[in-house]
Amino acid sequence: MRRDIFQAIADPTRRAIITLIALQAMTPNALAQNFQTTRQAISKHLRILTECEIVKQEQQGREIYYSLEINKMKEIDNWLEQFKQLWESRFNELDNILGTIKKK
Amino acid sequence: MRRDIFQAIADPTRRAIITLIALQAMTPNALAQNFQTTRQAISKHLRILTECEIVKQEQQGREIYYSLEINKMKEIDNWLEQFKQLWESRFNELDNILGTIKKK
DNA sequence: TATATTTGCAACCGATTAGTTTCATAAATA
DNA sequence: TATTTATGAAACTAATCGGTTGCAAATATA
Repeated sequence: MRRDIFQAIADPTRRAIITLIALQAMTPNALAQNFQTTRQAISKHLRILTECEIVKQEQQGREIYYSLEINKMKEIDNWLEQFKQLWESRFNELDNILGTIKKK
Repeated sequence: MRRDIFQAIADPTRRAIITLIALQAMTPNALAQNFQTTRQAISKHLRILTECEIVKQEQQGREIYYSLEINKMKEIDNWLEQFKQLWESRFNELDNILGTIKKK
């Protein structure tokens, strides 16, 4: 299917899942209770997140706990790096100041 | 169409467009020369990026120069903020150390 | 052992996606 | 004025997406 992390976080439900399991590992059942979809739909999202290695599983009896592979999230930050210089530059701040003056 | 920035950057061609125009404003024609698709396809991507306000246009005669709305990129960084504490924490560093030991 | 619970997977469906080809409009140029 | 150039929009297509229902496998519990 050739999925990458950018495609993974494109879906709002998957972003919500990521946020939830960032705090604590959760089972598909527990996750599904936070959404208005079927458990199977959440399961599908988890499969995609697993394929992208954003998520890791830990079996415990018949339950499977999913948790965030935090290092994977850095990849997004790495891509953003190229733009940070631009938005943190003094030129950009100057733009903002000029924009504010224009509005007045 | 209700598109957001996460959907916008999900497509690799759009990410490449964003990177290209981050350095300098470019016309659709000039942009298309960097890809193996038609100019019209690039035009469609530019429309999506415009709808998401990631891109701004400046008409110059019959040419239209597209450039990056850098502040919009911050929105991605804002979302990432919630995970930065996790990957920068000492607990995480400890995880890495333990992981390294395990491998040996 | 029989039953209930937790889960993943396959098959299907309607909507969306990224691409193409074709065409119309506007501006520059001969 | 006629032609070329730059662009966006419309119509179409194959592939993918997010969701559903139904089912099978594995584990826990009665």
